[in-house]
Formats: sequence, structure tokens, C-alpha cells
Amino acid sequence: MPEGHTLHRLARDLTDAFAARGVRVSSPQGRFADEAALLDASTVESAEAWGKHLFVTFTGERVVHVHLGLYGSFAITAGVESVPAPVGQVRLRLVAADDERATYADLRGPTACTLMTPAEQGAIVDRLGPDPLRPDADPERMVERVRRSRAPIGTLLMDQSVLAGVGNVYRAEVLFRHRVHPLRPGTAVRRRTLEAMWDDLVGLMEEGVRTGRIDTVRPEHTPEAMGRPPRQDDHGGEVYVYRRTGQPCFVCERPVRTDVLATRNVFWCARCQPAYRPRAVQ
DNA sequence: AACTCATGCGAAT
DNA sequence: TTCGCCTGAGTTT
Repeated sequence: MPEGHTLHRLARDLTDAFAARGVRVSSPQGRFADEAALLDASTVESAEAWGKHLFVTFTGERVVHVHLGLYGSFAITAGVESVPAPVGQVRLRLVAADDERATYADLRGPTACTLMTPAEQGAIVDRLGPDPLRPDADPERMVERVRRSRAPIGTLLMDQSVLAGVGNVYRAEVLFRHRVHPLRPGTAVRRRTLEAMWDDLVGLMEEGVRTGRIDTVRPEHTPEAMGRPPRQDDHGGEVYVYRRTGQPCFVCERPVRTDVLATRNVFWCARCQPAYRPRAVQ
């Protein structure tokens, strides 16, 4: 499930599976049927991710824009002898086949699946903040936006126009790793803290692309190092605070706290991430 | 079997 | 601020 690392991994895998190949394009569910018919039997040029947005470019300057939302999925199955009948509501199916084997990808439950022009793609990208997974990203844009805003840092990190690709797990975890309380105003987060958080996100999210999961605990806090049972959970990775409400902090043993911020549950340790206490105004 | 909640976000109210 | 998307894992009945 999708934060930025999921989309970048998917872009890489779709490119490997389909780029420069002729593809059959269909919409078994029907909701993308007209567009699929226009694309059918053309060639995929590439797939690319910006933040949580995925763009699959076909010949003729046609771009399929996909956003998975909260529970969408785009599953690639390579090297099958025959392509099975669709299971569930498949919005978009891509199939590349030679005489022997077929590779197919099924898109289910996306928030967005639309056919657009490169110019329209550009307009979406222009609305996004820098993406830690893009080598050309400029972290200074994020730093400036945060430091000009009195909104809580926990809200700003989820704002895709401030920073693209971070979702609810990376938000909670990067704040913990840098000992920043989620409600601290952007204006009160030090520049060097924001720069360190950016660098940290680059490393964490690149690892996420490699492994397909979100792992944020440092070596000294892994299950093996601490002799604790590994997390058994739907996202699979080892984390400090995300969805650990009431359980002891791995660093200080205080129970993890939660509240709602930017319409989503946020998690933090009240000791490791002390509350912001503004100095009295003169 | 039914229900709840979730790594998200745009549209409707 | 609430709703809808309409998937899927985990929990409760």
C-alpha cells in the first residue's frame, strides 16, 4: 500500500515489464473502457512516479495518470502461460505477450485513473513539492515552505505541495527519529533539523523502494538487538511509533500516544518528542 | 458472515 | 467537515 516508495517501485517494475513492448490495454470493469480502447495495441514508453502519482506514457504523447489512494493496487504478474480472468473490479489491465509467456498488470481500486496529455501531467507535477526519491529534487523548497508556516509540522509533512511522497507512516517515523513533536509549528522547526529530516527520508524511502516495505528502526532497536518479537502487521516493516498506541517506546518505554492530525491518526512518544512550549511574548 | 479500519485525496456539503 | 472510492487484512459476532 502506497506511500511514495510504493509508486516509485511500481514505476520501475512497470518499466521493466512493459517499456518498449506492445500491450493490450483493457478495462474489465468498464470504467476506463473508452480510454483503454484508444490505447490498445500501442506501445508503452515508460512509467514514472512523482510523489504518490504514477504516470504511464504510451506512444503518441498519451499518459495514463494513476493515483492509488488509500487502498488501490497495481499488481504485476510476469511470465505466465496464460492470462487469467480478472478477479474483482479491475479498472485497467495491461498485457504484454510473446509466443511463449505473458506478463500482465491489474489496477484495482484507484482514486484516479485518467488519460491525459504530457501538459496535463506537467500541471500535476507542478503542484507537488520536492520528492525525496527524485534525484533532481530541491529540499530547499520544502524547508522554505515549512519555515514560513505556523501549521503543525505533522500537517505540513502530509501536504503534498510541501513535500511529495510522504504519507502517514513516514510522517510519524521521521518525526520520532528527529525527536520532533507533531504539533510543533513549522516556523519553530530548525532549518538544520528539516535538512536532516530530508536526508533521512531519502535514505529511508530508497530502502523502501528496494524492499517494498517501510522499516525505520535503527540497528540497536531491531527485534534481534532488543530480544523482542518482530512486528506482525499489514505493512510488514519495523517502526517506532506508527500504530503502536499504548505500547512502550523502544527508547524510553513510555506508552506511545496518538491523536488526529490532518484527518489522520498521528503517533508519537511524549518523552522522546517533547511538546512545543512557546516562549512568552515580551 | 459481518464489521472495522487503513500507507490518500478530491468532491460535495 | 463529511463523504466516497469499493480493496483487503484483521477483528468481532
